[in-house]
Amino acid sequence: MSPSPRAETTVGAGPAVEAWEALLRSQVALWRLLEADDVWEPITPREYDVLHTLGRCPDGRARIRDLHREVLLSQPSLSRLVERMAEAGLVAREPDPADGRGTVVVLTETGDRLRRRVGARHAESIRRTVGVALDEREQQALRLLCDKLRAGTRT
Amino acid sequence: MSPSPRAETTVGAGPAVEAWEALLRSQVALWRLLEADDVWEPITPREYDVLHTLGRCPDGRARIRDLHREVLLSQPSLSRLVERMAEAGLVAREPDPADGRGTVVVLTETGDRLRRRVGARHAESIRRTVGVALDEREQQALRLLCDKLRAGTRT
DNA sequence: CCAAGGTCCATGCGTTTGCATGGACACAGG
DNA sequence: CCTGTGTCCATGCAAACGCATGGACCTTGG
Repeated sequence: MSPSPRAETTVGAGPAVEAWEALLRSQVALWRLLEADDVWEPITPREYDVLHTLGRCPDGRARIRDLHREVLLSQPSLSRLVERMAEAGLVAREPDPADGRGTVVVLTETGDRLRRRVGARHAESIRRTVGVALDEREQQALRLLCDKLRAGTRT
Repeated sequence: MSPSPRAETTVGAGPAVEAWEALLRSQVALWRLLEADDVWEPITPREYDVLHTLGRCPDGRARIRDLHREVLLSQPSLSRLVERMAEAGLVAREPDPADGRGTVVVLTETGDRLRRRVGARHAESIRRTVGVALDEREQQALRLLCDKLRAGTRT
């Protein structure tokens, strides 16, 4: 509303803020493209995220608590998402023998096949999209910086 | 479910996929910290996103269509979010004199004050979080890479 | 061994989201 | 001018979300 003094917080916010904002906006922009790409077919991106995360766990199994750390979703929402995926046969739920409170989510054969199929298409989609914007050296630099950022914030 | 051949799609997916995955995961991790930080007080992060985006527009006004490009939200959801924010007095909605279909969203005095107040706290939160993980040179490098990535994908 | 406190998951509930759609307007080509 | 096509925003509706909470189970200290 004021004619010009809007610049204060946006211009001189410092390199940390600018870095975060660039990170956020590039992630959002890229995500929209990847999400809109026709590679998900029988599942949603969020379901694939769960499958993908499970795929990186030993034996394709993980506690809900551990999935919750990776997937951007509240614990109740994740709980119900897993429930739906179990009904669809993508995962199975079994009690944790080592901890009576825990629920272990297991990738089924069907779920693993789907993970591979969608994963391959999705990866190709990523290569197309990221590949035109950054060369291989820049991709690696970006990866290093993001990994360092994530490691440094996990205090 | 297979004992070991799970590595295929995760290991050798290529630098582009690894870069995107690192970007995604660092963004999610950081976002959780920033979202959990007690700086939002009277509004939600998504509402702040709208205020912030409006703040960077000339005269603090923008079409819903333009907001939609920046904010990660479907058009109907954004439409209703703006509606709620208008009821709360943070923005005002008026028809676009230049385009009968359009709705212009205007930052009110109240909304702009709130934007500044939350923005300052949020920026401080970002500096704390990002600052401990990356030094200033790395922050700038990250910003450049992300900007280039976003520019390159906007084809 | 027991009590107190913490962790983990599931469920009730109100809110918000996305999809599909519709109405109003803009913008060409004939 | 006017008709067809495309754009922009709002709304009905079902699905999904987050918050608050509860019950079951671990864990620690006395």
